[in-house]
Amino acid sequence: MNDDNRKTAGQYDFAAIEAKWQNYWESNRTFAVGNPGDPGFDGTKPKCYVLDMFPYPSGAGLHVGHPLGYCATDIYCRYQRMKGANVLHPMGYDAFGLPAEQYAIATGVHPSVTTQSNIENMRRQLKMFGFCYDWDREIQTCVPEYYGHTQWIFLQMFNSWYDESFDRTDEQGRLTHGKARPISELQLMLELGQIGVDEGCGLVRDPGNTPHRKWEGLDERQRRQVLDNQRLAFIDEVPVNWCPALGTVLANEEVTNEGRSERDNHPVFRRPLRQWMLRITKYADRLLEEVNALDWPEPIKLMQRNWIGKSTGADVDFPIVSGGPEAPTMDDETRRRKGRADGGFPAMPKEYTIRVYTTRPDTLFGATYMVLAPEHPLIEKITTPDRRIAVTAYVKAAAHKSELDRTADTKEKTGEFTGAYALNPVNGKEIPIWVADYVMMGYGTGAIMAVPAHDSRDFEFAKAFALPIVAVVQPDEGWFHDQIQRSGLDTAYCASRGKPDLPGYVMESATAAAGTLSGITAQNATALIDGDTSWVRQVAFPAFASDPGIFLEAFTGEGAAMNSGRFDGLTTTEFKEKITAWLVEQGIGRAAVNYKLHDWVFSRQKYWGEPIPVLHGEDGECIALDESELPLELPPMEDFKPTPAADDAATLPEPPLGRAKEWITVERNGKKYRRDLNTMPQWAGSCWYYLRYLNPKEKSAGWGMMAEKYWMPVDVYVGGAEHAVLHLLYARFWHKVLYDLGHVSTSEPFGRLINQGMIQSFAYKDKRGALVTADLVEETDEGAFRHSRTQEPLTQVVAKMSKMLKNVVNPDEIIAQYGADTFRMYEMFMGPIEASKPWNTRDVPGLFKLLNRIWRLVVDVESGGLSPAIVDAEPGDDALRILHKTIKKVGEDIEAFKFNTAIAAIFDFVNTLTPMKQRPRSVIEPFVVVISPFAPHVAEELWERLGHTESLADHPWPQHDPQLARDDQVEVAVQIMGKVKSRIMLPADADEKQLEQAALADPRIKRELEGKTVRKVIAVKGRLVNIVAN
RNA sequence: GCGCGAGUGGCGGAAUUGGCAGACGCGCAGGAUUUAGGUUCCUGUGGGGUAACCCGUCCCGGUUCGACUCCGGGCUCGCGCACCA
Repeated sequence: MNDDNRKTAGQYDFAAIEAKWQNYWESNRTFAVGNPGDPGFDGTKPKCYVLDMFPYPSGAGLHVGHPLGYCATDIYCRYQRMKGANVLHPMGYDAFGLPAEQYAIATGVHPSVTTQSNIENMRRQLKMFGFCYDWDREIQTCVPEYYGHTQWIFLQMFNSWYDESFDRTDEQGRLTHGKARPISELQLMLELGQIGVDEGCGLVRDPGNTPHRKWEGLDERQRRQVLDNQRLAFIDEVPVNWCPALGTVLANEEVTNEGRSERDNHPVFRRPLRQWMLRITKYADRLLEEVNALDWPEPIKLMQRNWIGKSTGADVDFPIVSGGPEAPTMDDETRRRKGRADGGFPAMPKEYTIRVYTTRPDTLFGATYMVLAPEHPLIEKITTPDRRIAVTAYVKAAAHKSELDRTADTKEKTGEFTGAYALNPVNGKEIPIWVADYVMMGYGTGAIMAVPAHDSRDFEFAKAFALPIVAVVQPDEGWFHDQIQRSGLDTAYCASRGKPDLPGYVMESATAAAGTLSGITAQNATALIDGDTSWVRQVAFPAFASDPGIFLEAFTGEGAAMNSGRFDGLTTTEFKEKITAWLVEQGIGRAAVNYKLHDWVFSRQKYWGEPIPVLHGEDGECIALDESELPLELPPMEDFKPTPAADDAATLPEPPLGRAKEWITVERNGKKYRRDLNTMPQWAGSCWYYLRYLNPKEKSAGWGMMAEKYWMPVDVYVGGAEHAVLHLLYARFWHKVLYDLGHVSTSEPFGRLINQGMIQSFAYKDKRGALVTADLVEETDEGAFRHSRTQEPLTQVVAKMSKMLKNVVNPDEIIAQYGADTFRMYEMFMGPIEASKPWNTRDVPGLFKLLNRIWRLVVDVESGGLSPAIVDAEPGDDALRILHKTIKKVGEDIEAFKFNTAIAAIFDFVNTLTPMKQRPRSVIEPFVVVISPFAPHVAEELWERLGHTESLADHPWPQHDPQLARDDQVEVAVQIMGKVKSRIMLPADADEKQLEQAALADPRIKRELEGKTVRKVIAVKGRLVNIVAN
């Protein structure tokens, strides 16, 4: 704290200094940077584009977590500038979003008004930190000048299709499959007959060899359907989170684990609705492949891979042979089979066929039943009359649960038998078809073949419903050991099968598989059950082969095939290959790839977002607005409420835009059209904002090619890990589309990615473990904590900052008390940037003290003039060495984003210089330059007081002399048997031999070695000597 | 349940990636300056022991001349995904 009762002329007056230099930077436009082609722009300098994830302008303003990343990039940018780079470092606001709309519904204040005042507050806060943003490039996503271009990108997608057979090789020689192309090119190829059309209005890529329909033969409507089916932005009916009370669909992350809305806890239903979709799945492979080469934290890359969730396996068709009045007979099946072998695997499953996706086609012989997801369309058709009531009730109940509800893993497996049977295509066995909610409609085909012996979910289900379990993969011996020793056997299962005598049943099962001559006895079965693994080979193996259900877990690993006819003995990999080839040959299966990633549901029934720039005709025609009609502005409205609806899944969404009557209706070429009533999700604006910064004021385009070529890709991108998947995946997807269409020159937008950790806060727990709000905690003299009312002792723990715990720290207050430079230094000194760590206001004065000490190194506090210790004399060796060490360490640490240790080095310098009577100018000046990225205001002020007139912002970073940056004498530890016994001073460049000699000559070591024989000496240059002796 | 990350003094954290554990800061203790408090400056500060020494990086085991670091097993906390066939 500044000392009020002894204010002197030369005090470190941070408030005045910070105001002065922020003013200076702003009026001199110090940090404005041009683009190639602009007057005065030096395009020969290296470029450095440093990007912060822009904030949502919330009413609460910045909290202390935001500036963590911003301080880091600010330091990095200032350093890069000093190293001679053109630095692009912009800031803006992700300004569309639900909170402003909810506030508008509650108060009637238009979202744009709230948003603008929030932005003003946030800008004020950002400016008080003294960040080196180029404020001329500030953007916000919610103004037409911005979102018009967001709409333009949407139209690019609407007017494109994905040509999967377009191969190309990039500059690095990598082959990429597939490319987005203008839909007009598809139309041309269709007209020319290079591409045909199948019955489902899909494309036929080799019309020469495949039966197909011709473009000329299609009517207007069909042609439209063919093209609409291919667009990257398209309308489809998909299951979404529909919240009738809020009148909108919700993103998965807006739905709680209880299947209710995050906001206000309304019920949410999974139901199919017609929605705008973006075809991100077409990019799944490229997004997956290209993540590998990115300079991103490995966990983030892994999260992206998991989210995409690629798996390989096979699609297999199971014919239905009984169930429902029109179910095929076995005779039909024989004919069908023949037709299949001749005609091949159809693109879409035929009637009365269940298509499944499996990653383990090698377990087909173990498929003993099938399961359909409750939403599966075949259920209605195949359920037999006697099962209908139960099945219908089950399906209905499942529809009322959210997906998350259904997937709660504590839950027992449930399901119903449909009464129908399918034929296992590999062994001709009839297997029952069940419906169960452990199968999801949203993944694969919504139907599975169940292999209970080798899939844990099927295993549980089969045990619960007494379905047969057939082993087809031989586990390794280790698995049996593990099962027997760790888990034991399933007594309950055996009892439920009428075999309460466990050893007896094990013996019986084993004998059934191994034969009567194998000598399996009740004694060795009992020994095995008791954990004696010597009986694994003789008893456990055959028992498993006969009934895997006696174990508590399914064997899901790989191994040799068994019970699989002519495939027996093959390894899993070989089996997969052979069976897939056989399935293809027979026309009943094919190799297949699946992704967890779904196409992106892109519409929201909300007001405060980008309107979707298309028009709907009465006959289902959907036409894009012309580029010249953009931006399509939001209509002015006063009431933003969704139409109130009952908590009823059957109600349809009525977006607020539906009430903007004049806006909705459009006439074009004498035909009446209706505007789209949806808006885009909040992600849209942030998918390309890094491009808008390049030419933020350009009207005719979102960005310019010259600037794009120079600045892109982003060199360093810093933000919270909460955007690890969605934002970064969506932005990469948009970027790749733009790349395919030739609008950007790189296939990836972001280079090095750094995730800042969360700033947490301390919280206090009482004996019962209940959290106590921070205002009720006091510290005792011993540094312990207690409840201020009850005096009960409390323990300090780390928790999230929350209003509830009253432990939120406001940056405005800290800056008012200590200044921005102290705040910046403190946040950077707290720990590694990626780590989450607790804010501790008690530590802040330490950094304030540091700045005061630096201040006094230069300024005489009494007079306000330069300190008399500042001299023009030659520096001594100590001063010179600490200076060059500091320059080296700080520079390296900034490049590695290790600001905490950089500041530790600054402390070291100050600790060394403080006691010196003389502080040579040639040491102090470079030091002031070195601290300037961290504490720019103080640095500029000191620099000026040292007699300079130019801002430090453009001052070159000092060079360090490698000779001076290291000590010439070093302390070397001497160990005997790994324990330090002595330390000796040696020249830093002493070699191993010299180290050894010096160590053995040391008197203390000599004494220790008396009576011992030296066996070996290990010497490490500049570090230690270890003597092995006994 | 699966995956990822972390666990080091009273607290935040450091350790050139296998080489002196605890840099730097906070806090605490002592001293100097001061009428006093504060500020500033200096000294000390992992634990035990009078000491020589011993013990210490979540726990158990291993590899190594040498392990916070590598390997095997376990515990705790945080994050992500969550019946993905």
